[in-house]
Amino acid sequence: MLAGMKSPMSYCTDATWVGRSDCQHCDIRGTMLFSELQERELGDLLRPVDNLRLAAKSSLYHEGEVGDAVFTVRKGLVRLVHYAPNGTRRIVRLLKSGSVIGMEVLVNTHYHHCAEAVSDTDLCRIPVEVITQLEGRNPALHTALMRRWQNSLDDADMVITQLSTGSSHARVARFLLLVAIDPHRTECHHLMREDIAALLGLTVETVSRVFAEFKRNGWLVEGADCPRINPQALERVATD
Amino acid sequence: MLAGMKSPMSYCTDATWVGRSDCQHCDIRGTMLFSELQERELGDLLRPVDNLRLAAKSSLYHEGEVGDAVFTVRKGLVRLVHYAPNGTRRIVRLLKSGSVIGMEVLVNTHYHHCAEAVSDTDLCRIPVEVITQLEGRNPALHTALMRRWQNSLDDADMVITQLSTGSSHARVARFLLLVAIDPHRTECHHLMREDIAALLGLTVETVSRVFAEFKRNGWLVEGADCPRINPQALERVATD
DNA sequence: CGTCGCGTTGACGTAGCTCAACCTACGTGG
DNA sequence: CCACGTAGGTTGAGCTACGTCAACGCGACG
Repeated sequence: MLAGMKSPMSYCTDATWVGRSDCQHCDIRGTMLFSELQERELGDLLRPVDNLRLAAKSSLYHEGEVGDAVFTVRKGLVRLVHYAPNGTRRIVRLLKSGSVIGMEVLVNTHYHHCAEAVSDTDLCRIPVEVITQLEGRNPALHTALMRRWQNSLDDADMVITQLSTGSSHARVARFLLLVAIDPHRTECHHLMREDIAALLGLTVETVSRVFAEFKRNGWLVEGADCPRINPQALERVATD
Repeated sequence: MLAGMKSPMSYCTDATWVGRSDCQHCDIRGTMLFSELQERELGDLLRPVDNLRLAAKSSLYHEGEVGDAVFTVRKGLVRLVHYAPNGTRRIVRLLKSGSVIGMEVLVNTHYHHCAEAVSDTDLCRIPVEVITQLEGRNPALHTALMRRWQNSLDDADMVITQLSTGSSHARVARFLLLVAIDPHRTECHHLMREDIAALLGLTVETVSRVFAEFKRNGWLVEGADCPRINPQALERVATD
């Protein structure tokens, strides 16, 4: 970023370092991990928090890799992937902006999945030691951490109950409703068919066919930017 | 239990109260939530921890119910169930002895699933206030709580990657290996076909047929006590 | 221009669902 | 004691939703 300021990116292959984080003026401060903390506490300890950019399809870390940092998604979309020995690829869950990734290293030594960017993604890299230090003096962080863990758990349960259950039509409909961006659920994130299939436990062809059908019915329009949906219609399909 | 000692079980319908917990001498103390705490800290604050017994098929709490306690499984097996509006029943995960149930009330007000006993189960009921009080003065509990949360998350991920993916044969094989009791994975918990189906996202008939086939192959014996399996053979089936 | 990545569509096979009959073990009430 | 109902499991026959394989389309890019 600045001349003479060396990027400390030895720890991460694909991401590019774009500076130190200014957590106090983060544009999504209200939803971030440290949102409960006071201004001055932030200023003191968040110096070693890096700001990263991860290009679509590049990976942040791999399953089984040793790690000493958690990440928060500032912008974009990240997928957690599990590759089975037989080659099966299953997306475990998607992380939207505000989500925390890799919390397992707070408890374990290694990451449990492969984290890959679906779209171009901005992240904060928070070293584990920053969290453990802050944790010692600030009880509010415990609550924040617990909340994040519960969020991940809720996401996982959603994948089980909504995205791995029922007909292909129901799953795709639920998927589209879940990856909605705005509160009215009219525009959604864009994912490749292959990713959708890996998330829903279906094949690319089946997903493609269901998408085609939804489009024929006018429930879905795939423009240049992002897919737009009719949430009411899809809600009906989702419940059967 | 003792005459004149009234059971404080107004909060729970199906479980029966069987006394206060003696956490210091708990037979599974090493694996329990408070295993990191010192003896004297336990003695002080764990008075309001109840010891419960839950008969097979009765439920501990329901989805959406407001709650103010988490539970740990001492003996037996508990299922977390999600009932979809259309009647679909999906088991989200199974809790073996040592697991913590209902941690969402540490962060939220209500439970996120229905918790039901698969077999006769012994539980400890730990009020949320006990945890929040202990948390204030004992940092070791944070670690313990995080570890439990991560355990739940790992369990959830297991359901996604192992039990909701692949052929019916692979799923059933992986299921049998996962519900093994002993380290050699030769004997497993017993579940009704209906529960297995709800956990694997299959139908009772399919599960029954796969079981029959495994038995014909000699990979599985269902005795009076608990099913016994050939882990090597099932491992082979599990990976495809 | 050819290649590559991604998506679509068709033809066909099959794994798993559905519906139905039936069986055994077990409990309950006359 | 038997008669009956019920809960859980098994098995078969047929259907269909989804997977598989293959061809093709189309834009991006070198």
